[in-house]
Amino acid sequence: MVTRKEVAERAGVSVMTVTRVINRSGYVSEPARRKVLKAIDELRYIPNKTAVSLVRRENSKMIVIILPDLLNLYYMQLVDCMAEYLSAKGYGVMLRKVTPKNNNEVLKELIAGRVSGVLNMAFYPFDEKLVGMMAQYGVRSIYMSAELFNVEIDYAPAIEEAIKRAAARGVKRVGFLRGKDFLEVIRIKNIKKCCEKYGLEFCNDPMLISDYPEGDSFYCGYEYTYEFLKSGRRCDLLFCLNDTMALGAVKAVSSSGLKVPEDISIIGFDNILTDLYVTPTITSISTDVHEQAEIYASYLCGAKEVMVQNISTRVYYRESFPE
Amino acid sequence: MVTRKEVAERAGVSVMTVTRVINRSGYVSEPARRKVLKAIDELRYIPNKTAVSLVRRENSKMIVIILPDLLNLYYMQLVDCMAEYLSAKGYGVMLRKVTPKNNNEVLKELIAGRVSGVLNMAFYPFDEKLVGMMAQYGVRSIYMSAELFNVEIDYAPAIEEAIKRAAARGVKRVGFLRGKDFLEVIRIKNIKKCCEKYGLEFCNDPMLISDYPEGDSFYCGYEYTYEFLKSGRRCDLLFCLNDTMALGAVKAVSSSGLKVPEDISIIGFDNILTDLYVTPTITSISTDVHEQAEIYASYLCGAKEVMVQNISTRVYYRESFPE
DNA sequence: TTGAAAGCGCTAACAG
DNA sequence: CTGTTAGCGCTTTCAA
Repeated sequence: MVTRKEVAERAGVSVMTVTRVINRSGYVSEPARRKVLKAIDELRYIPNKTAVSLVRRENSKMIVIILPDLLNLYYMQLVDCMAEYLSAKGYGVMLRKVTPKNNNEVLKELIAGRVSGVLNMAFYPFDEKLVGMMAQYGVRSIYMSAELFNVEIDYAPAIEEAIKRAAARGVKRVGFLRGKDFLEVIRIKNIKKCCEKYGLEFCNDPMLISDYPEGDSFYCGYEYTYEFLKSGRRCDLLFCLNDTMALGAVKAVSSSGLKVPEDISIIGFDNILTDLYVTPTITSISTDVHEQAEIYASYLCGAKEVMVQNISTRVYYRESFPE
Repeated sequence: MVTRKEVAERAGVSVMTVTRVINRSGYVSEPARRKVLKAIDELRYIPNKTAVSLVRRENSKMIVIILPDLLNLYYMQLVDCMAEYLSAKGYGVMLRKVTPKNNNEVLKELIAGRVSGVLNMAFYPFDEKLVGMMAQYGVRSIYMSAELFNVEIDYAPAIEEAIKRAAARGVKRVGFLRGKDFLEVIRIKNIKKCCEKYGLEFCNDPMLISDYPEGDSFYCGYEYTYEFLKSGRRCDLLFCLNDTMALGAVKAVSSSGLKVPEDISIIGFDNILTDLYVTPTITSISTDVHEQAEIYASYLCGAKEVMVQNISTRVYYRESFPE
């Protein structure tokens, strides 16, 4: 493996001169510089960043985004935006999928690899000890687990607006198709409260509790909605935990011989692009991805020291919601 | 930052003993081991993998998958499968988005980071020099650029089967909505040849050359198909470069007052999950993702030395193709 | 069983 | 302008 030393020898200078050329630091004479450049080219030398960050006691300029699910476009849209922002600041962005099982292990691995920052978009709870370790090893982090988070997405106003509007259009019963547990408890509360406020009935049926994320979103959306309707139960407006679930729900409604939005209105969360690809297009509640990405990114690459942000959302009205 | 030395001091042993405990190598007495473990726990020590791989002259056990587009579910499905396989072998998997601009730069960065392997799923051409460097620095790689690839996906048989079947159902004119250049030239040739063989007309209209990947897939699919149809041009079967493009094409067909598959049949590539989420469901040509993932993964983590694989595909018939 | 010394590829701090 | 020395956090060797 080619190292600085070999380059130095071939160029007939010392290692430091090579370093100076590579890092554009300090003075180096033009002839020396040229010899070094030539040697680098001939030897096809690429510096070892690993060694650099070791000696500089810096973490590698790498931000890792931890995801529970690579197939959810919402995450990808966010990552996409963040990548743009972060690469401009000289950071690389990488994705890492985790499961509830290897959750903590992966985090530890990332600390061991001394990355600069971690954005945890998986909602799996993880060792508080590890969180402390992140800080200790200079790994900045944003996490969104149930107990432990430093950023909160505020769905309340958007949910209220949607429900108010639905009430004005004659909606009576509201359902929420969700997963087993997790963060959505907050959303349930919001929906329930708004239903009371606007005199709607919140249909808290156990048939609307799917086994996401074990089952995949679309399957859960389809299957649970289908069974719900088949059993003769009804609601006029169905919130779905995420948009892919909403896609499944829409398909289930039409499989049941009903129509969206005439018979049932559907609202998803996250505003993924697929919402626009299908017929009817899907109404969705979500943050502004760009704004969210910028908040995350600027924190992760060290702009601000503290951070307990509240990120706002809005409703993107589309065909799955009555005019 | 806590290091082995501190752990050693606190445990009252030498650094080597700590190392032996951590790596489970060599002998260490039970009392010593317990003291070390205790110190590690109290200090919340996490070894620096960066230093380890430096001294061991090993690359970090990390496989990086380079993608042109994070929003294409096909890649994600593949990555998902690979991650499963690779993490079982002790490798981490990460994703990295590239653009035609930072293409080479990113690759260099990955070599500089001394990762174990790179799977290049971006079709952007890149420096042959860099490919040589990969080998030089022990970075295994699979690449699929136009001139330079060591794995080829064989679409020919599947394309032929679909065209044959289409011919039997009365299809006369075949189109292929594609991007500006890239690998798809092979697919064009295949389609053209099959059209000749089965007596169909290949409609090689410039209106079917979209500006993907600059424009996004869905937009290209919708817009170009719409304009094509609006201009009065017709074809009975339209291949689309990828499934998201096909989604756009389907929507454009119905916007134009036509029906899929009665008036136009649509076939995409890649068999993404979204194909099943929409109505009509999309017919698609693709590899078996699991098989492909396993081939890639087993090569990247060093199972075989050479590799010029040919990966087969099949047609997944769905509603967008006539019964 | 344990530790001391040397060195991985690189840089910071000094001297020349 | 250039080189020497020391040392980042760790492992390998060798000796105790």
